[in-house]
Amino acid sequence: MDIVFALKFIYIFALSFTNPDSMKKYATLKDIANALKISTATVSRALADRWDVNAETKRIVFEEAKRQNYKPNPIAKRLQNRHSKTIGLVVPEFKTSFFPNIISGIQKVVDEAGFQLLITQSQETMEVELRNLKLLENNMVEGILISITREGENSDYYQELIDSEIPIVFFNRVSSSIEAPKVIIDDYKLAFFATEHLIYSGFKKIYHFAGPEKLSVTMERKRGFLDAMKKHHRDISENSVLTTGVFSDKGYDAMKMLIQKNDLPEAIFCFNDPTALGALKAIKEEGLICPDDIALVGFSETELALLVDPPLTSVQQPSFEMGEVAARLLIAQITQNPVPEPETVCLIAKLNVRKSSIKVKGD
Amino acid sequence: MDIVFALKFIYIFALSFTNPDSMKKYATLKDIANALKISTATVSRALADRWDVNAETKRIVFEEAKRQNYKPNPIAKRLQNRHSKTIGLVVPEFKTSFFPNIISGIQKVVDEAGFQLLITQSQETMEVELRNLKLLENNMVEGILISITREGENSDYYQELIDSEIPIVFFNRVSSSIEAPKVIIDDYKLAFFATEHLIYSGFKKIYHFAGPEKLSVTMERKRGFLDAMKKHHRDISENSVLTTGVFSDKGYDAMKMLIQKNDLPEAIFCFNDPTALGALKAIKEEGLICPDDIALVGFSETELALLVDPPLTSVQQPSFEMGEVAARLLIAQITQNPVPEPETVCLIAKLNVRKSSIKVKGD
DNA sequence: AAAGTGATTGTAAACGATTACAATTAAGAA
DNA sequence: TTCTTAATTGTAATCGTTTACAATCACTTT
Repeated sequence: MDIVFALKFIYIFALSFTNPDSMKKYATLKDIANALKISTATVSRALADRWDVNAETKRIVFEEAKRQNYKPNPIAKRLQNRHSKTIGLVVPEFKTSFFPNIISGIQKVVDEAGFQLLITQSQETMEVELRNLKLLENNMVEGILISITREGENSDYYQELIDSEIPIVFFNRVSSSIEAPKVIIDDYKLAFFATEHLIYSGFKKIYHFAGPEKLSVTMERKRGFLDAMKKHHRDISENSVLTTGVFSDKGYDAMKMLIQKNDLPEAIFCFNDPTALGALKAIKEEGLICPDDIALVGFSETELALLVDPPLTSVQQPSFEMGEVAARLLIAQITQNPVPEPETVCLIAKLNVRKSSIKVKGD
Repeated sequence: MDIVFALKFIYIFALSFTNPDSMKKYATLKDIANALKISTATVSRALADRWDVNAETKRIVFEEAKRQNYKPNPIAKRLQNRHSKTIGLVVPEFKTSFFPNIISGIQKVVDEAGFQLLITQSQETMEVELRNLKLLENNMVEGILISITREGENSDYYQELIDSEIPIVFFNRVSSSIEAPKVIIDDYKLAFFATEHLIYSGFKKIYHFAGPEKLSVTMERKRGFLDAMKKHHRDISENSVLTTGVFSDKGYDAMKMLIQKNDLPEAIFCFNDPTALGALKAIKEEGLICPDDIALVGFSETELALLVDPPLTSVQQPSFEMGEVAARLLIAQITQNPVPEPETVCLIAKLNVRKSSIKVKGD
């Protein structure tokens, strides 16, 4: 085996003997042209199968191209026609199935439009998000899809990108200060619904586990919660809203703390499924029962909601569709002339009521 | 609002009035050179901050570059120095946290090495996997990290890539026929352990929910299961092994079927966590109790294992580390000369025993 | 005074592909 | 025979950057 390799090596070496350093990985147009003693222009035209080249020439060019295993160099192509046919994606994370579902939707539209997709994750930090944006810019993406990690800090850079004609479409977590196409659901309304559902179910003391600060979705959901509470004249104490963030351990910690302080609500409307599941875990560990002792509602339903016990009430977002719509809007920004006005698309979401928020019996 | 948009539009239009067609997105070296009436070579050297250019010249070049908001064109750069500094990643899916964790590990190493990462998902189908590979090749990645969707069908293409000097490193789900670096855990051994754990716990009738066919991990885990059963002289009936695949609904269906056929094992060793959780859901729905009626063991632990009730016994893989190691191996293949011999790294995994597989009392 | 040195800059050829334009040829029209 | 015309191919510029090599100039050095 080794000897075969060695022989092969010597062979290659001998072939490229004139200049061992320039051992080429790829055959180029020039290689084909040289082999056939014609110009690169003709080769290029032949491979593009254009009308103005002789059929016989085409044949031998294709043959030689195949023989040399020629593959066009996409970098050179891009430099020539000055577009990368690539769009970039920035998501905060993909540890739950929420963003992956969106990505599937994006992927579909992007594929159909003949574009390619560069995926990055910012791990819920601004620094990584910024690095990702620059990475995408360096790869000459023609547009960017983003769900931001926090409102504010990087907005100048979003604007800079837009100004340098790299369109951006925001989805799910949008930047309120930037004028650009956005795809969202009505977080306010659904938070309101979710809260009202708890109220109508007869739960008295209701808390809210809020998401990361400086995030539009956090604020909208909190606002929806508060307005629903106000509408039904519920007390809103200082403890009614706890900021917990996005990960399950935070929901767990918050719940543990409430239990320890013996400040138990009858129901909690959580920012998302992971925090709700974290809270659920704490509830069980402490020997309490959901929904009998504490009812839970999540948000941005993932498939876990159904697997868990009790099944979790949650707001189901049309995540696949959200990806599709966002991608379509971006591609419109890139390809249409004149550039369409930025519009904000609000998709329809719904509350799926399950056992975790159903009151066992009236009191 | 609409009027504001319209006005803004007219404004932009007016600005670009002089020559709407040649509206350049980027300033180039030439632009700077022309503005300062010097050659592009000097500008290039100045911006690269090289020793052989006058300090004052550097100063004015930097100034002009800033004024024109110059950003080097990475495409041209790549064409020039002929490497993309990009590596590609192909994973079957990222709907559970398993692959995302691996990706985080990869990301870390790749960033540190100054490379960029192109992420693709093949959605558990060979066609998409092939398309992804070609996409990556078209983007001139210098190497590919892959966890394959099924053994066999695309191996010719893997080999082709390797032959055309694009190194490949396999991780988690590897191709047995290709000679290349691989990162795995000892699936056989851990499946063996997991099964023995069930046997030692006193469960008599034990089944295995197997993964997708034609996958090394499926076969190894199955083999581990069977060997452990044989070692302890357990009956292996035709029904002992059921092929269920990777998704939770398949585990759910399989469990429902067993219940319907009244062919209930005392314990099931599942291919992965999602199938185990699917089975768990079916168990609960039918009014049975885990682990009292049926015990469960998963594999490739995700954070769900802990959130679910009862907490799920599962094999914890060092996923972050797996990503790190795989990325390091690939980067070694790309940068080291001579290319290191392909090695297979086997990482250490462990079985985390939790309530789902603990026998309540002896019988 | 002639030659050597160092600092600085420009010229031009690459990288791999595309394409406007010109050139060549052969056939048919005048 | 001369002129068009169509078919086919080649020449050379271009995309934006890098870099080997040459050129220029002002000083030293002998």
